[in-house]
Amino acid sequence: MSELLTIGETASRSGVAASALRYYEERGLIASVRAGSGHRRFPRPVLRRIAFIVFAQRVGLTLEEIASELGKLPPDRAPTRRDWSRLSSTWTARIDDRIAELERLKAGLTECIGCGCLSLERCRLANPDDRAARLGPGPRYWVGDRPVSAPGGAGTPATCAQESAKIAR
Amino acid sequence: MSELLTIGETASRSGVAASALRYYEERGLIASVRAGSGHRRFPRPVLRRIAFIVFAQRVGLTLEEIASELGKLPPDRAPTRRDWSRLSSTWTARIDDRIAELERLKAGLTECIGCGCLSLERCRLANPDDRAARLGPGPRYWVGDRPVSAPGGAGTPATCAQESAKIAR
DNA sequence: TCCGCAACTCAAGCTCACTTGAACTTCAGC
DNA sequence: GCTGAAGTTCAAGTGAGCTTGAGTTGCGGA
Repeated sequence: MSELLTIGETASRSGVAASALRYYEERGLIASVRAGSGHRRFPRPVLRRIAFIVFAQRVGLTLEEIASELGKLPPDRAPTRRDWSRLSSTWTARIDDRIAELERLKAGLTECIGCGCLSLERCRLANPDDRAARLGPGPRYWVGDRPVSAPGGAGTPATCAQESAKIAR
Repeated sequence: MSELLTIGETASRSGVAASALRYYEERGLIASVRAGSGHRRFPRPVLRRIAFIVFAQRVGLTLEEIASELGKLPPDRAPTRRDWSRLSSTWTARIDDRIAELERLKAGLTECIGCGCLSLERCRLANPDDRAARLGPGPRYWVGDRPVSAPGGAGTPATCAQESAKIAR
């Protein structure tokens, strides 16, 4: 196995389709050198970069965000483990936010839907925010929101009784 | 406030844009009666239906899935609280799956990325499945995966040392 | 030399969940 | 009666993250 991989080798080793790799290169996420024929040759360390991309996507980052993260890696030398782990260190809070919303949704299954309240206006469970609430067209990704402080509520959802009264009015 | 709401009233009460409501109606998620003029009139109970839709979207269901869920409601009478809660009762497992993946990803931040292993082929952390791995083009949503049983691994990710050796080969 | 696979570029297509725009009608208030 | 806001339909656009197809060239083995 040589130092340089063809796009096919890179694809099969990373599990990412060749077309996706070309797309990543076009977006500046990865780089290749070209053989005389014009064919791409990926240096082996690109595999770790691809792995990072896939991982970051699962965490919920967009390719744009991932590109900016990758831009923080040292350009002059091969990234160390420390470099990689520094990149991902900020994600923990993000993941925790997601988990927190999922827990809220789960609680809402019994509390809000179960009781029939289901208010959209104040019940935090269904209060889009973050990327899900971004303006413009396009699909709304499932994402976590952050607690909205409501007057008198201090972040606590209104009671189901209150909400039922409101929505039924 | 009358029994029937205009699309504008429905939109402002639900927080969902009028264009989205038309789209939902087109998809069969909600229904309206028409005034003589051709204007939509939504019966008040549609608000609860819309709330359910928004909630279910946050949980991660597609509109198609939501439509099929709504199809389970009794057609002959107004749904009770019990009807609503029965619909959502299956979601708990789904949410739990998500939470579980997030926890795995979080652990991977220190274990896999931290140590530099980052294998795509066997490390479960970055093993797309479910909706994220659906065939065809289109955006890949962030979703949870399920443990993949690997030979000899029985669902346990290979060690970082093994993976490092593999990816570097 | 020939075959067949792999790679190349570039444009277009695809999904999802909507939004936007055009061209027109209806309703409410003065 | 007039005006402006709100409603209608239908077609086309949007954004993310790719894939697919067309048409061409390169590489490796028999």
